[in-house]
Amino acid sequence: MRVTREKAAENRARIVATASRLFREKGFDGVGLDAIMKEAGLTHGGFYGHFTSKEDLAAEAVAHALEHGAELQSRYTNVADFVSGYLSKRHLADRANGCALAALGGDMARRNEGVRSGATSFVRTQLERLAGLFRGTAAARRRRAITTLAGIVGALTLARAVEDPVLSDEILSTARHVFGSSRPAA
Amino acid sequence: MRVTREKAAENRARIVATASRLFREKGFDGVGLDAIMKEAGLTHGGFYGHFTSKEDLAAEAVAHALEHGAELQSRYTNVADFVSGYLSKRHLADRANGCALAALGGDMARRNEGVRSGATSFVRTQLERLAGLFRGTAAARRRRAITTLAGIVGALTLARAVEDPVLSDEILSTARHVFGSSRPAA
DNA sequence: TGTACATCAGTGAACGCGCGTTCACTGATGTAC
DNA sequence: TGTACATCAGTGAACGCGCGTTCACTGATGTAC
Repeated sequence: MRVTREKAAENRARIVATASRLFREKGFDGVGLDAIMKEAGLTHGGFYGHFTSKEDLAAEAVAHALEHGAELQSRYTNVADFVSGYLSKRHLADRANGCALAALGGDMARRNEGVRSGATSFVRTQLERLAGLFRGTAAARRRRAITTLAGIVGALTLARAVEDPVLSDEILSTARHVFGSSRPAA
Repeated sequence: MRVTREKAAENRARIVATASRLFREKGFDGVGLDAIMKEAGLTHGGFYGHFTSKEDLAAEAVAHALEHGAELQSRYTNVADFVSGYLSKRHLADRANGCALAALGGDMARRNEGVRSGATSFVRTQLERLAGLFRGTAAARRRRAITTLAGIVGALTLARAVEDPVLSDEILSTARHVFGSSRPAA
């Protein structure tokens, strides 16, 4: 069943997008190629026509998720809105379509170079963009960007790890106020 | 080869401690029972005499790691020292013996009730202890405790995910200054 | 533009390995007398 | 305190399943004439 080159490219893109979602939802080791290909509407045998290994796909999937995140962030023109969106109940619940750093952060450190270099450039981009939303000297803005990113990633991670929804909410709303405020963090 | 009841209890404790380290280092799915039992000096067949499943062990291992972390934190009498220790190069590199929230944080949200309830009570304990190190009204101290914990967990996660040691260092030292300062975060 | 053939995206079955789990067995410990 | 037996912590092999990877095959696409 050969397929149009265009169609094949679409299939490949769909595999990456699907993997990106499933990895964030269930973790790298929580989904098999079987499940990914099935969800992408293909059979798993065709996988190696597009990628050399699962790890290869992981790198592309992370890059995809991070690009999406960077694109989302670039829409915000002030910190409060960005932080509110990031620390929203919606983001808390929707791991599959949310920030890859929060969903896979701990795991990324254990992955291969492909995944990690994607994460590195994403963090860099986010920090630069975030810094642009603050006022003050370049150094001060950079500092605030770093603490804000760390703060919201950490808050979301904690809020998700905790099983008590009340505590979860408290963490999110507190972080939302503090990290989203225009008052400097230090 | 039956063994003293005392020895058996020691063995069990050693399995938990070993698993706790290996899970943090390689992730829950990154180590097999085989490797854990071997490192604990036993054969893997004996595992089910002590635990009902790998997931059961995971819950105990996380609890163990978190207790250790809480104990460590309780030694500090001021925030700056605690934050400095948490965001040290040593902690960055030594995932196996470090904070379980940073090492397994993202994964915990996907685990069973045993693991998650351990994480929940740990977060609660840490927040209460941290709050005790700040000044001001109860609400203000609570707020600072939350943002500080989120900030340092996030900073360590980012610093570990990133592959460039310079960026990694920048994140750690910035977060060390800001979250460890006695100036309120907002 | 139509025909003939080569290409190759996707299929579906199979392979092999790792890993969680089970089990019959061993021999030292614990206990009853 | 000593002996006989029951218990049971740990052993090592085996099972079975999931999953990453491979491969022969199919049939539609792309290309050469």
